[in-house]
Amino acid sequence: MMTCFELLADPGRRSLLDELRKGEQSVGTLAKQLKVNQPAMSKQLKTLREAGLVAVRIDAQRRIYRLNPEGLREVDDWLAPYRAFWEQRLDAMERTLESLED
Amino acid sequence: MMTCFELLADPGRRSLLDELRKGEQSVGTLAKQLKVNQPAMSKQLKTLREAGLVAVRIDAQRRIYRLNPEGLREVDDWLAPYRAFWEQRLDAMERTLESLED
DNA sequence: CTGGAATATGCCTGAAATGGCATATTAATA
DNA sequence: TATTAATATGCCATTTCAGGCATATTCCAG
Repeated sequence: MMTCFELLADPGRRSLLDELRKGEQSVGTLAKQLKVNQPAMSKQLKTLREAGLVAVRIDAQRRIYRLNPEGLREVDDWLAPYRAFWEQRLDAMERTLESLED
Repeated sequence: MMTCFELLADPGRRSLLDELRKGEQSVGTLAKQLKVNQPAMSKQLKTLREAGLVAVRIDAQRRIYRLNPEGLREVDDWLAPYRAFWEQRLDAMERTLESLED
């Protein structure tokens, strides 16, 4: 199973997740929207499903996929300390501006 | 050149970035800390350098690498809408708790 | 200017992942 | 039950990448 970091490495999978943010959709709809053939779409969905980033619901022959973004928290958590770096630099900039005002 | 998303796919590179959060370090120090051989470390640093995630400073024969986390903003930005999903669920949970208090 | 330390680079190999295509599976419908 | 729609899976070819090793490069010290 791929880690969520590896999953995000592929632009196609990122687009797929972005598309699913609009709401749950069938495999066919997704394939059409993202202009990839059906088997490729099924494979992308499978990798995301195995990692728990998407979930499925069955509707007759259709599989309706929906976003399950909880798994992305791992990425967000990893990123957190770096966010502190940016804010640190922002603070530094603010201090600079303040000193200029004096 | 790799995208920042692809760069984060490799656990070794993530560890390297994490290590650099402690402060700037030479190639040799980094290799020792992360228990990888020197050529491998130089390669990892090169890929990160090409993407602008780290920067170098020359000190005699040594190359001192430091973190340049600005490039990670792209990941953070992409992640932002998903963060909204989590908060949404948090809000829902809070509403549930409030209704329980009534 | 010679030797050694620190780092980078080139080459090769093995592993893994993507894309395309054919085909299997599952479910509805006539 | 035969047919068709929707989806999944298996296989093959191609590519890409990390790892390991040898070696080139750069710089200081003596």
